[in-house]
Amino acid sequence: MTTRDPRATALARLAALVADETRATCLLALLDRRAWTAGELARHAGVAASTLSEHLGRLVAGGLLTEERQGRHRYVRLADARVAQLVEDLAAQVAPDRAARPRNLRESSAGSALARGRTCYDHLAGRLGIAVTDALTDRGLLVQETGFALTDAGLAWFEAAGIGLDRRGRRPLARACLDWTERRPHLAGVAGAALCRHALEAGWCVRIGSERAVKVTAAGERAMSDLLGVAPAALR
Amino acid sequence: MTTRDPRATALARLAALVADETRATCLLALLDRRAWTAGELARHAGVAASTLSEHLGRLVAGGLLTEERQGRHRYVRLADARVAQLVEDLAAQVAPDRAARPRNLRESSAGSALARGRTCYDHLAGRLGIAVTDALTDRGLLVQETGFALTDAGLAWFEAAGIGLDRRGRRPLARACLDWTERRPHLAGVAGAALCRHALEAGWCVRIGSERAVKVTAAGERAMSDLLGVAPAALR
DNA sequence: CGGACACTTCGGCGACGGCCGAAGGGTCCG
DNA sequence: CGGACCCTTCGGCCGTCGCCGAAGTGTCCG
Repeated sequence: MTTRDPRATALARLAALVADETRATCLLALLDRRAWTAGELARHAGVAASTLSEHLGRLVAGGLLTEERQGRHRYVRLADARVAQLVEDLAAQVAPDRAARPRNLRESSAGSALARGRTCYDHLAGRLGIAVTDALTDRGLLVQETGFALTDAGLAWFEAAGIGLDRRGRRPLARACLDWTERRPHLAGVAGAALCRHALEAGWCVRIGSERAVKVTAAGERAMSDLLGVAPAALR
Repeated sequence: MTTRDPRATALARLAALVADETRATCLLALLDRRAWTAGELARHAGVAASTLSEHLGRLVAGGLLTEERQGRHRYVRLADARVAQLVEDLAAQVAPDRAARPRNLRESSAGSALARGRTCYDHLAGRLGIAVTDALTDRGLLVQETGFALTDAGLAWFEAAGIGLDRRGRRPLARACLDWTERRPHLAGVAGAALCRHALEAGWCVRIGSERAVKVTAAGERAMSDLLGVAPAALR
């Protein structure tokens, strides 16, 4: 008899948190980086409030979610970018084939705003995210061929654009996140988050609806054309 | 009632494959990239052969493992580098704190060969993997500060060393893999695999025991010192 | 203060999954 | 050909987990 690898125990325990469809539904929903109330998630997942309460208890205890109680509401959100990355990675592993397939009219029109531009936890995704990532690459600010990293010119570009990059933490400056509508990597990590935050703060994009869909404004088209050479058509 | 996100179903199904301690034990063992027989895994995990047979059935059906039948043996291995990366990522997520802590004498001496150098699926890991990755970085062949990518000089270095890089597949050329003894990223991806293969073929390293531990040879010390400026002391 | 609301706890139910040993089939070897 | 070996299938057991509704706690608001 071999002694059990403690890593196996921990690995199984972590996976078990995701291995339930209701909890997986919650984790995917929480990728929008908003804080959801328990009731919202229960309605979203289609289960009773009591059921969802237990799920949240597990997810919080397992460190995947953090909670804030405000009055009679319990708000939860993904614990950190690391957890978001984990969920994204798992989702990308699992979804690699079903994308880019045209569905029926209602779904495709409902999904088109999301496909055009959205946030993926804290960075830009969808065609918008791809367009920005490609533009950075075309201009020599980002390399994708030999890995995934900002170049020196890329660092200078962020500096010149007034987008600060916090390089102290352990989080990687640039990281590839696989887009599940476009099936291609887009910029995540510190730089992806900073760019997304700047785009929203500077009015380049605005959120539409209560979803994580975002729309590029006229000012945003100008800014991205000027700073990155992104053709406005690539954003539509 | 909301219609269930099909991604949630697939996500939960994938996670469920890892969410069992016996299966997790198998997946971690298979990270050595060897093909194990069902019986070996059963003994390793400490369960009956019949039990393990069912686990293998699930893992194969789920696409995490591939099998080859030879005579009365059933050999299984991880399906591809993508699955290996998934397991590594999950394991890294779960183990980030317990490393670098000195344990009792028997464990630390038994583990020291593994900590010194080993393979992690198809690339070098342990202190050896870190030393090589750091040396590449110090010489400007690899950037880690702004992401993780080979530089042009790095591509030339591989070329000059006669280590071919297959750039056709979708697999990234360079990718960071978090080391669970060193808690630092080391080189994985196509370049990491090519380097590891070359090191073994050229006799820079030899496998020791039946484990995934590797030892640097005298010739390997010379080669790494000449080509990368790795001080031999860093490998011990 | 009372009622509406959000969430949690509890009991109970049903399903699923992991485990084993026994039995069976395929393969190798003497 | 016979026996050893490796694996798989099957039946049965048991524990865990997801689910619900009912009841309880705490909060907000009129």
